[in-house]
Amino acid sequence: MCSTANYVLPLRRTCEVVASPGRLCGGASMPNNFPGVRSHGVPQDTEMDVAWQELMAITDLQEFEIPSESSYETVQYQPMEPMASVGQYAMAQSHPEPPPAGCELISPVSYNGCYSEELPSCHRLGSNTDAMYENSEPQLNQRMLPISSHSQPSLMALRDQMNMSGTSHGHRRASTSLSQGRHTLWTTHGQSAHARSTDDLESDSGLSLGSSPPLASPDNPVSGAPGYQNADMGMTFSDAEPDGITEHARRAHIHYSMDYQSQAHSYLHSGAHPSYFSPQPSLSHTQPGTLTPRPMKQQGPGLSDLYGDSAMSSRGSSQHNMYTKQQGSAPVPLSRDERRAVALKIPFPMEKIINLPVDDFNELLTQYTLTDTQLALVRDIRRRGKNKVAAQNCRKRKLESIIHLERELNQLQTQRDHLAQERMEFQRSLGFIKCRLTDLYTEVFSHLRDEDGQPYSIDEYSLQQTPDGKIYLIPHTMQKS
DNA sequence: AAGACGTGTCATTAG
DNA sequence: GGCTAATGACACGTC
Repeated sequence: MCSTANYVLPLRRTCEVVASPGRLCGGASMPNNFPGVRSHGVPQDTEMDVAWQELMAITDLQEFEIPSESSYETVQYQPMEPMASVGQYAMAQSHPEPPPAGCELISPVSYNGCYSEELPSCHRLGSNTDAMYENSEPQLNQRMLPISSHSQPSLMALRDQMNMSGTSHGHRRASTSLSQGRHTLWTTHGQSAHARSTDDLESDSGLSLGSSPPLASPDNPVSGAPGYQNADMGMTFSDAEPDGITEHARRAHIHYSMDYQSQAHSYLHSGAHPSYFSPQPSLSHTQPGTLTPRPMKQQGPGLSDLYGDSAMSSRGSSQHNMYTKQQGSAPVPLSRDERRAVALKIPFPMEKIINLPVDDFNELLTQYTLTDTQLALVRDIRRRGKNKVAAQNCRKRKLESIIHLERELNQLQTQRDHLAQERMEFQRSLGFIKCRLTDLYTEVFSHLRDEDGQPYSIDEYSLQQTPDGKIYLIPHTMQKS
C-alpha cells in the first residue's frame, strides 16, 4: 500500500465538503483524534479536513476510466477531460513535488507494483502501450522505411531526372537489338521489294491500329501480306506480319537498310526541309557508310555491322538508324517518325506537326497537298508526339506525387510518435493520481469508526459523493452492482 | 541472367 | 464528333 507521508498534496478543493471530521453522512463517526495528514504541523482537525477534501477531490477521478487501447485517436485527447472536470484543481503534469513512496512517477510498468489491483489497467496500459508501439513500429517501418530512406534513395534524384527528361529524350541511345514485337511491312518503288526496314523490327512500329492505317514507315517491305496501298507513293503497308521475324526477313532487312539510307540520304540532301528533326538542331548531312558509330555495348559486332549502325529500334527507344551530323558534336539519331517523315517527304517539320495548335495545324495541312499516307503519318506523328509529352508529364507527376506522399508519411510518423509520447505521459499522470487516491482513501478509512469504535472495513464500505457535494459511507451490499 | 528503370507507344477514358 | 490530356499497360533497351 502506498503511503501519503512526507509529500505535499498539490490538489486543493474549494467546493463544500459536507462530511466533517466528527460525523460522516450515513452514520459513521469520525474520531476526534483523527490525525489527518501528518507531518505538516497542521492542526489535526484541519489536517483531516484537508485530507478529506483532497481525498474527495481525487475521488472524482474514480470514475475516470482509462480509455480502451483500441481507440488510439480518442485516447490521445480524452485523458485530460476528467481532469478538466475537476476544474479547480491544478494538476501539475510534471509533478514537481516528490512522489509518495508507492506512487512514484515512473514508468507504468514500474508503477504496476503500487497499483496492480486498484488500477490493473495501469500496467497493462503501459505495457500495452509499449507493445502497441513496439509492435506497430516495426510493421510500419517495414512498410514505410524502404520508401523514404535507404532502399529507395533516389526519388528526389528521379524527379530531377524527370525534370531533365524534356531535354534528354531527344538524344537517346540508338537501339541495337532485334525486337520481337509486331512488325509492319513496307516497300516502295525502286527499293528492294523484300527489304525490311529497321522499323520492321520495332514492335508495334508506332502504328495506330485504329486511327490511321499502318504507317508510312519507310522501311517496311512487302512480303505478300495484305496491306494498305498508296497509289501515289506506290507503297504497300502491312502489319499482318506475326510476332517475331524470320531469318529471311532479317536478311532482307539488312538489304533494305542500306537502300533506305541511300534514299534518305538523297532526301536529306535535297534541302527541302532541313528542320525536320526538331527539337534537336539537325544538320541534314547524313551519308551512308559514314555515320558516326554509336557505342554498342550490348550488341555484338555482327548486328551493328550488318545494319550499318541502323539496327532495329523499338518502342522504348525512338532513336534509330539515321543520324544527323552536327558539326563539332555527336550525331543526333533520328526518331522513327522523323525517318518516316523523311521518307514520305512531309513538307514541314516535326516540331510544327506536334506543337502547333489544332487550328494552325489544320491550316498548315491545307497549305500543302498531301497524300492520304502523308496525312495519316502527319496525324500519327502529332498524336504520338503529344502523347509522348503527356506520358513524360504524367510520369513526372506520378513521381512528384510519390515524393509528396513520402513527406506526408514522414510528418504523420513524427506526429504519431509525438502523440504516443504524450499518451504515455498522460497515463503516467493518471496512475500517479490513482495511486494517491488509494492512499488517501485507505487513510480515511483507517480513521473511520462506527458507533462501537470499530473501524470500517474498506472491503465492506466505500465512500461516495453525491452531486451536491455530500459524502456517504455506503456498504458494498447497497451499491448498485 | 534477372530485375529495375527509363522511355516510347497504344488503347482507353474523360473533359 | 473531333481533339486533347491523362493514364494504365505493354514492349523494349539499358544498366
